[in-house]
Amino acid sequence: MPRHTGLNNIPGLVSRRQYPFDLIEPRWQHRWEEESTFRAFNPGDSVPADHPFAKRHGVSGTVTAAQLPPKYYILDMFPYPSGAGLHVGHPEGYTATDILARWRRARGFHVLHPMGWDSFGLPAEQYAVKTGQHPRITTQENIANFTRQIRSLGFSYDWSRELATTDPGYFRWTQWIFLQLYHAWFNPATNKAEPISTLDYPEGCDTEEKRRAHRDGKRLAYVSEQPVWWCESLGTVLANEEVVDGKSEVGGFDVVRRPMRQWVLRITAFADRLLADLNTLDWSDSLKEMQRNWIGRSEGAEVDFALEGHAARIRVFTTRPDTLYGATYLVLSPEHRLVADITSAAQRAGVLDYQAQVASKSDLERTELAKDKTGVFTGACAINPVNGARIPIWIADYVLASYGTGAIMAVPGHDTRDHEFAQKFQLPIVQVVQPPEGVDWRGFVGEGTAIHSGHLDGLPTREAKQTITAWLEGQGTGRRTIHYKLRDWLFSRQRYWGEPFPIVWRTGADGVSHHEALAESELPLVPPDLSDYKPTASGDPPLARAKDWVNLPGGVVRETNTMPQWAGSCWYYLRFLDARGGAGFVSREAESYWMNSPGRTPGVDLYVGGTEHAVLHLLYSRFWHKALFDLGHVSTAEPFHKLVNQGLILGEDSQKMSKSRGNVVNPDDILEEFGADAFRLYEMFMGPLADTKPWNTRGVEGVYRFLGRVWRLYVDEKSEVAFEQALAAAAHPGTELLDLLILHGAITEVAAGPAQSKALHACIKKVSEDLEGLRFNTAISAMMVFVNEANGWQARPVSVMKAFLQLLAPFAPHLAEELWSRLHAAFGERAPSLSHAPWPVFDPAHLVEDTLEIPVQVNGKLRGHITVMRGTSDAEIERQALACERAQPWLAQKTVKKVIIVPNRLVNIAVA
RNA sequence: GCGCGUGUGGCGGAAUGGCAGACGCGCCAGACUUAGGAUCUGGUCCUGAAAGGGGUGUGGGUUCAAGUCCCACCUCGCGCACCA
Repeated sequence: MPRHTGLNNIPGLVSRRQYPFDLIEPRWQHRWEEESTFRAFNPGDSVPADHPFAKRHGVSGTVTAAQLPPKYYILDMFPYPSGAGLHVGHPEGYTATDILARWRRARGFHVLHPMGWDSFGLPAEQYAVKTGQHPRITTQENIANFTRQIRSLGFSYDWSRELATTDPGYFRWTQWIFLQLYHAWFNPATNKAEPISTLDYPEGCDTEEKRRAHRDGKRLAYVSEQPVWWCESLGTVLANEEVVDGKSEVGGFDVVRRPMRQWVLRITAFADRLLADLNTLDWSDSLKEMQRNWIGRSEGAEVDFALEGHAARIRVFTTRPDTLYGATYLVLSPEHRLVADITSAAQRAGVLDYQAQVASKSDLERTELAKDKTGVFTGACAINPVNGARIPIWIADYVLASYGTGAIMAVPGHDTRDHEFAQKFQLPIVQVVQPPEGVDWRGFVGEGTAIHSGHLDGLPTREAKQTITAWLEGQGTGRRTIHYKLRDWLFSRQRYWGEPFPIVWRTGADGVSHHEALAESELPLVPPDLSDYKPTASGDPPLARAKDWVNLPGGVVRETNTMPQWAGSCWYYLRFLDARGGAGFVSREAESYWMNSPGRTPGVDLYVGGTEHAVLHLLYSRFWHKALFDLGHVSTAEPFHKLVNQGLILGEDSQKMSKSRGNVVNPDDILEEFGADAFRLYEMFMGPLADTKPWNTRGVEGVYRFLGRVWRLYVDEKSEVAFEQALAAAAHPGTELLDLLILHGAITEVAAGPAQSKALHACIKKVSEDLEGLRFNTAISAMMVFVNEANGWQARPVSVMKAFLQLLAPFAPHLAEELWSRLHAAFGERAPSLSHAPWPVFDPAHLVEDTLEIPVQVNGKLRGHITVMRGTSDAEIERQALACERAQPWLAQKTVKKVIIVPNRLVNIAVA
């Protein structure tokens, strides 16, 4: 793609810029930094008397929560600082939140708008494996580059709260939170996490070893030997959420199921609350739905089937206990532990063969070949508890070992999968639900009326479920159950560049090794430096190479796994509240002010980021937050009240941007040529924030020209020529050249005329409303309309011109600040800080028109217009409409049936 | 397959049930200019000489009035995907 570099490409010619953004933007960025313009103050902080916040709100010195204006916490999903640098997709959300942060400040809110770095992660580690360079160095370099790029966009972050998850001062508290989870258990009676000390021990726990085993089995952070996703290429295990279509989400490498000893967090204990509390959040329906799907709550019953000739019973899970009479066979997953016991001698060979077949299939194959059902008969039979029917037991891979009980009762009459299977293997299909009139019962899976079902006959599905479940409970052969798709969170990784677990392993007197937590005073536990970052030959994590670090006196060894990248991002929004505090992960006072101010939105007011975190980060964060809430460390049940996903930005070819397609747009190039304000404006002008939309550099030129028109509205043309000549002559052009520019002569202290006030107030109204609704594109269009009109004004009242800059400021803050200060200077005033200036007040009186032009329709088609005075009676409007000359051809020879008058808007004459 | 979303000029996109296409890009014409890829002005849904007619994925419906509401279908996108 040719770069639109304009005159820059032609040797000997200096680029003619629309306006000198290259001098203006650094000037204001420097000023904001120097002044700490965007610093947010915690209760207890001292507010300098000369800070614009102090002047605006009349507070200074040490402030209390009550003295501070209403809080507004607006948060971006912090980035992983990759080596590739910023992508045009990053600044989309960041620009949106910056505009809103600046707007909230103008409206008098006390805005917290921080930025930081999610800096643990695989790329820096892979680079270390290749080059031996410590990931810390790589990470520092990348952070420096990201910082430069983000700062050059002029975002109003409070940089004093900047954090990085890789900073020991930060991950000390990530480890501390892990210890809180480790030292807690979930009490089902209270439905809350509680300190492990409240745990009761069952009878028989008479030794410390038994008590420990019981305790360790109940912790929110526990160790489990279980089949996990192992990725050979990445050299680590992955969480369920990190595996997509049988491949690693990162890199797309093969993964295999392998039993390993791992740290796991008990997120499933919170499944119900994670689900229920979604209803309290202002998130998009689709996002909530994704979380609901992932949690996958399903209500049903477990039913125990007795076996013919065996003492064991087979427990199945079903959401349709009402169809129990229609269960004509059972299916176990091929991995079910009873398969070996029940298989008859005659079927043994076939069963073993099938099991081997299934085991060799990857999960991908198993799901891709889902269409064609396979399975084999075990030779065993079960007894249907409801009617004593003898039904065969099969194994088939359409039943998953990992869900429910790993076994089902098959109801081929009313389940699509069972129906397919039964047809293929000629198993009996019976009807037990009567569908609505005219619907075939075969394969009918909806709700209906029970039939051929003994005492359930005639009951609607819902009641039949209740009745049969109660009956099963009475018989002791079943019970109401809720199952979740959500699995506990696999929390350990075989990596170097992550938080080490604050855990050691000690071998007890019984020879059994057990884990123990480090004391909080031993945090942070910093990973040792290595010369080789690869896992060991025996498959141990890289940390195992640091023998001095791992081995402690008395045969005690450190845990060598590390935490996943999600750990650091689980709670960063809390650390921002008190980023430098050393007394705790967050101070109680800061937490309660920013997250739980009386009368304010609880939690983060607005959180903006990509959909890719819909189930990972957002679910994990909510889980940690709830655990911290239960344990009394935070004061709200949910972290993020309102959440908005920005849409993807595609390349100019409407394809996903990627290096291989060569359609990646680098923000640095755009900034170089058009400046930060134009870049910001364009990203917001492209379309609705949440939509996917293609990049178009021509579009940037459009908004850039708009900013040029704004500039020329305020700056004298002749002085611009002088400025440009000086600029061309200067060896090292500096900001002092800007002094050559003078204000446009048309800007004077005259009173605004009615048309001018109308233009301004229409703009104030539209921009204000659109910002409230996050409609940045239409807000910008309203400002363009204003500028197009103001261009034609002979006199430009300074009051109007000032107010417009305030509207523009959130979007194009550098240009607005520059013109704002010039405007004040030209009239001998000291400019108050634009960043803290009160938002212009909309006055509807300016929009009222004395005369109205009203369209006249005949039978809904536009035929003409009439001009009437405001307040004209309906009768008079009707008279004039009927007399409307342009409409006469459609009214002649017709009978007027009805005249509809929409006040001030329209007249429609219905004729026949 | 299920769930959610989307469909409007050459393009990005606007339109509390009330004048479809705001604003921007592109394109056309003009002005200023040695010059224009700068700037300014005007034009730009289709058809038609005009009057007019047609037009928001398709088909139906509600309404004085439908891009907008209802029903059915189609398209594309996203998510889930044998979850019992």
